[in-house]
Amino acid sequence: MNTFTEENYLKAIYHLSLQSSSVSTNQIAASLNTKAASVTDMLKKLAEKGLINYTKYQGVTLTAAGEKIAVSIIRKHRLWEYFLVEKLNFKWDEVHDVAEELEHISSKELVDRLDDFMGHPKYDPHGDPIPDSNGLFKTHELKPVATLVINENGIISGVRDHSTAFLQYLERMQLTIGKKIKVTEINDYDHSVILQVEDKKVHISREVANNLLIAI
Amino acid sequence: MNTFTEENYLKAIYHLSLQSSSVSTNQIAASLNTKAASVTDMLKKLAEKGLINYTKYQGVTLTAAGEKIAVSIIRKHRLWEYFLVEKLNFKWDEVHDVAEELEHISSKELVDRLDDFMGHPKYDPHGDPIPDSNGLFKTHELKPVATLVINENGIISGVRDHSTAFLQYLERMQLTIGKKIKVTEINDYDHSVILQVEDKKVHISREVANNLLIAI
DNA sequence: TAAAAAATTTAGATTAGTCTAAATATTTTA
DNA sequence: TAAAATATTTAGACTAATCTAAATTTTTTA
Ligand SMILES: [Mn+2]
Ligand SMILES: [Mn+2]
Ligand SMILES: [Mn+2]
Ligand SMILES: [Mn+2]
Repeated sequence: MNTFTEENYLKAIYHLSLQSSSVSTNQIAASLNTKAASVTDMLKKLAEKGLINYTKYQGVTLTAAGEKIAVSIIRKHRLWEYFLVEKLNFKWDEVHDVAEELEHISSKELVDRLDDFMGHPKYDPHGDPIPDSNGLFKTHELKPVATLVINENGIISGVRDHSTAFLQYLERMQLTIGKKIKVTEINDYDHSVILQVEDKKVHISREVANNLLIAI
Repeated sequence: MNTFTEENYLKAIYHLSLQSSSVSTNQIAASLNTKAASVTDMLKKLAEKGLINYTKYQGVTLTAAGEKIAVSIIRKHRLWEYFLVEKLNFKWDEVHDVAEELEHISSKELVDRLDDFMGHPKYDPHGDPIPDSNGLFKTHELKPVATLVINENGIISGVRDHSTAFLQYLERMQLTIGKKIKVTEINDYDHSVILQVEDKKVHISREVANNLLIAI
């Protein structure tokens, strides 16, 4: 099929495509911690295989075939993360690196049975949607807590930053997926926000409010 | 750590070491479907890393460090096979290839938690012992059904041939791990054997009797 | 709109793993 | 115990993925 490395490139291009329609060499290099020259080489190979549309100096988009592969990798990544948290009692901040390896296990039978075993979960531990066996999933509409006004409420449904540091911080503050929150105060000076979470008040910075997402 | 390929070499050397004390270049090449020249190159690298004892033309043995890695790969292989059969409802003849990939997932935390989740199984679906988290396991004593005499009985506890064809044949004959069998007849001419298995008689060839193992 | 800056590609190396063919060592056998 | 046969290693080449440095293209800016 495709190498481990090719799969990682396709996944990176897919994620970057959600931001901008066309993806640049440097964006890919940054996201994969590699050099632009290496990216150019790989882009030629992926174009050769019909997985991306590539014109020199013009950036790339995924073809339908490339997107299908990218989505299947993402399905595996998120299902494994769900498994690790729900069945093996990992914390939500501990699963990403292991899932980066598990997502490359090739058996489709395996991932489909894993999906059955867990009852077809719709979202991974970070609130990201899990594509079904046909690659279909809702791109759910989320917005940052920072966009709420006083007295607005919502349900925590995702994060924009997946770093261990951020996830651990949220865990400590009890700002986890599914929690109902209400904005009680917004600081004019630094745009920090005070939330009502269950029976407690939690004070978060503008940065945190930007990276914490609620369902619309 | 070590590459996927290095791990496969160590595992192959480990398995071959169970037969003969020292393992030859050609034996390794055959077991990994590669060429002797490639094996020589890898042996130099593994010796350099202190994982094998290698003297030109004299074959190799694992060092303690090499054996530790080999056993940890085998632990992962067998635990994943158990998981696939017991939790995901794979058949015992369908799990080996997937486990060949899963055994290279590096997280020790993952495999230890998987072990916990499944209640620390002692044997994999083919009857092979699963090393514990410290690499310890009983090398259980098994002997081929072919060594039994008339009226001797035993419990099916392992296989010498792990091929899909053989496992499917055994499944069809209901000769699966844990079944109690008794030798009722041995054919002088072709050494085929008739077994009593539960309420049925099963006729197996000498070859099958040699590859089907019972606890001593 | 021409020069400067930034982005991207090309050229040329490097490393891991593999191969074939040739050379060398070991083992078998007569 | 010296050929012959077999096993193993070496030599030299190839592919995938990576890198640095140089060349080229695109974009920005003055
Ligand atoms: Mn993740
Ligand atoms: Mn996730
Ligand atoms: Mn196996
Ligand atoms: Mn097994």
